[in-house]
Order: sequence, then C-alpha cells, then structure tokens
Amino acid sequence: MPPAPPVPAPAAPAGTPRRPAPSSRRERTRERLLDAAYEVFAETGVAAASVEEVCERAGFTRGAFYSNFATKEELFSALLERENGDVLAALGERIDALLPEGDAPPLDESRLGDLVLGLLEGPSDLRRWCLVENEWQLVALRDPEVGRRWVADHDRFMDALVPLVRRAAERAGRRFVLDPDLAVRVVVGVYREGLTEAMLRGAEDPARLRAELAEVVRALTVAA
Amino acid sequence: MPPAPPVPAPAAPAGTPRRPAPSSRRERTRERLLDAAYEVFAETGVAAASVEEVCERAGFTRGAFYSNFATKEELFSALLERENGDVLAALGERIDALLPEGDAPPLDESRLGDLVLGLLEGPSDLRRWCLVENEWQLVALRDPEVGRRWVADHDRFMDALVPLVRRAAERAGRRFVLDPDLAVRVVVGVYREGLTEAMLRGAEDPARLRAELAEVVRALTVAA
DNA sequence: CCTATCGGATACGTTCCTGTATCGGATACG
DNA sequence: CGTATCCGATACAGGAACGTATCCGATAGG
Repeated sequence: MPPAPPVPAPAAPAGTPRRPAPSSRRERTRERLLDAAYEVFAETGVAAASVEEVCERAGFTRGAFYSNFATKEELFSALLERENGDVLAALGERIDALLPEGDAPPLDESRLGDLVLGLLEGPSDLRRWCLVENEWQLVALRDPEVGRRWVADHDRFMDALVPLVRRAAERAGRRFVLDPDLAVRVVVGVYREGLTEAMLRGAEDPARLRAELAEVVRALTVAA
Repeated sequence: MPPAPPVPAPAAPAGTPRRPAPSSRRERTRERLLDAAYEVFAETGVAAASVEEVCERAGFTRGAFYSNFATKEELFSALLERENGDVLAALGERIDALLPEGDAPPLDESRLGDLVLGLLEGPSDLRRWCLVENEWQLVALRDPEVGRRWVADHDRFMDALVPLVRRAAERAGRRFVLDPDLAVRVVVGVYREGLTEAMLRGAEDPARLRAELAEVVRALTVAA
C-alpha cells in the first residue's frame, strides 16, 4: 500500500478559519494532528482517547504522531497552547470591535447582557471548547505542573478581561458595587455555569443565558 | 494461597464516620469497593482508572468486582449515588443546625459568609469530592443518560438549598435583588469556582473565600 | 454437626494499545 | 536531473487490562 494519499485535509472541518494554513510539511501534519486531537479529546476525553484514534482521524498512522510528539500529554499541551492563543486573540479583536477607541454613544443598560455574551462567546464550537477546557481543569487539579500553567493562563485571561469590563461599565454609566476583579469572576462563573447547564439540559437557547447575565450585571452595579 | 485474609478494612480512611458498617458480607465488600473507587477515581480519574487498581486498593481481586458490578461505569454510578446521598443528608442536618425551628436571634450581616460556607461545606474530604464531582459533570456532558441524572440530582440539590437560603436571608433582614433561584446559583458558582481555584493555587486558606462569599451576598441583597 | 448456597479467588484467552526499529517515497537543493 | 535528507508508513514485540469460566472456602439453615 502506498503511503496513503495525503488526504486533502478534511476541508477544514467548519473550524479555524482564523489560522492561516502553515507551509512546511511538518507543520501541516502537526496542525492536522491537533485538529484531530481536538475532536477526539472532546468526544471521548483525553484519558480515554488512544493515540491510534487521533492518528486515524487525522488520516495518519502512529508513525506520524511519534515523529511529532513524544506522548499524548504533549499533544494535549500543544492543543491547549494553540486554542488558548486563538481564544485570547479573538478576545482582543472583540474588545476592539465592541469598544472602539473613540468615545461612542453610551451603552444602554439593557444591552449589557449582549455585551457580556459578545465578549465571552469566543470559540466557534462552544461545545468542544467547553469539554476540553473542563478536562484541562481536571488535569490541572491532578498535576501540579499543569496546574501552574492553568493558573498562568487564567490570570492572563482575567488581566485582559477585567479592565475591559470596567470600561464597558463606565461607558454604560454604571459602577460595580464589588471589587471589579471579583465581579468579573462572578460574571464569568455564571456564564460558564449557564453554558454547561444549557448543554446538559439540551437547551440550545442562549436567550435565557443572556437574560440571566444581564440581571446579574444589573444587580452587581449601580448608576455611577 | 488462601483467599486473601479479609484485610481488616483500612481503618475507615478518615472518612465516612457517617455510614454505619453494613452487616451482610456482600454489602461489606460492595462498600469497600466503593471506598477504593472513591480514592482511585479522585487520584487518576475514572477513565484512567483500571478495575484492577480499584480492586487491589480494596484488597480484593477482580473476581469480587465482577461479582458485584457489571462495569466500571456501574461502579461509578453507585459511588455517585452513595456520596450524593451523604451530601444531601449532611446538608439537611446542617440546615437544622444552622436554622433551628424556633426563631433564634437574627443573623448578623457580617456572618453571612460563614453561613454560606457552613451550608456548602459538605463532604469531609473536599478535594476528593471536588475532583469526582467535576469528573461526573464531564461524563454527564458526554453521555445523555448520565446527563439526565446529573440534571435530576442537581435540581434536587437546588430545591433543598433555595428555600433555605431565602429563610436565612430573611432572618438576616435582607432581600435578594435578583430572582432567588439565580442568586443561589451565583453564590454556589462563586463557591465552587473559588474552591477549585484555591486548590489550583495551593492556597488552603478558606478566609479569602469566606470574605468573597460575604461580599457577593452583600452585593446581591438589600436591607429588607 | 452437616450440607447447600453464596461469594470471592484463580486461571485462562482475547483484545487493544503502546513504543521502537526499519523502510521507502517525498521534498529540497545543487 | 540527481542526490541527500526528511518524514511518515510498516512491521514487530511487549504489556496491560478485560471478561469469563471454574474452583473452593465461608457462611447460613436445618
């Protein structure tokens, strides 16, 4: 059997229109392995996933994998690095889009929920990202090494988010009645919790979540 | 080799002083298998845990396991049932303890954080329970069957908690400025998040968490 | 005390996955 | 166009965990 026709890259499975296709051969296979890992890890979990399954999904054999990564954990780590980078980049873009430099018309209080959603709704495939992120957290809770990285990334995310939320609140003519840091954590927590609960209840309806977020933000702020 | 001396039950590993030791032989081994599963699942995760490891930890061979459970998933399910029952029972007891029938002296606002902690601080080994619960949620997100059970148990928990929190707030002379249901979810969310973050940051200090909870409760309520 | 049943131990065969060592086609470069 | 290097495919043990079939000591009932 000839070395398997290179499989014309599964037509970019409705994801990652953001990343430019890398040029070198090695990078391409790495990228395809990461794509496959993203799918498989989300479907079956990291621990239950076999290297074989990931390779098969990517259209490779294990030879390709062991030529690019030493272990499954290293693959997972690389995946997190890639996706986290994307999420932060997307967050930056959305910050610029939602709150442009020039002082635009002040925000309506009733649109705060939309604003929060607009900020947090990062990854294209929410379900996948939610699953992998939860898994990541669990791994971090067990492995101190991973734990440190989780903390670092989490801090980075918060550092990007908090000042933005303050600006948004100001522009909406509101002020948080809590430590802003804590307030952001509360809102993010509600968002995450609401998301997973929606997934579990099978409700694809984001309206409820938006309303709840708006209510929480309203409750945590007062007119400045 | 004689059928392995029954190993005098590992001296009840600092947990479950609550359950009375069951009498029949079968129940005892079941119980010991569940204890071991609790440990192993928390340490390595359900997926990564092998039936063998659990049996070994319990002082049995796989024969005992397959005589009591069909699959690892069934074992996990039984474990959840047992622990969830304990958590709910403990919650009920704490409700009675913290808010006895007769109208006691009204609560100080500043002690709300303690109250919340007192209510939520259920299981003796927080770390273990946190890990297993997270794992449970992940399994639920992937398996609709488990998902339904998660939702049911979650609702049951909330149904027990919400009226209590309302009473507590009343007795403290405060009123929620949100839908109480949502408010409780917010507080529980902050608690959970704070807990896992504390675990990840290695801070065993519950003072910070208590302060944050109190602040959130204060922000979400007004004097009645 | 004797016997029947139960429950856990033991001993298999099987399946799946891993990791390495080697081979051969593809790509880059002169 | 030819050659060297790279990189993924293939082949090969080895190991780990699974599930079952069977055995035998322990417990309960008479």
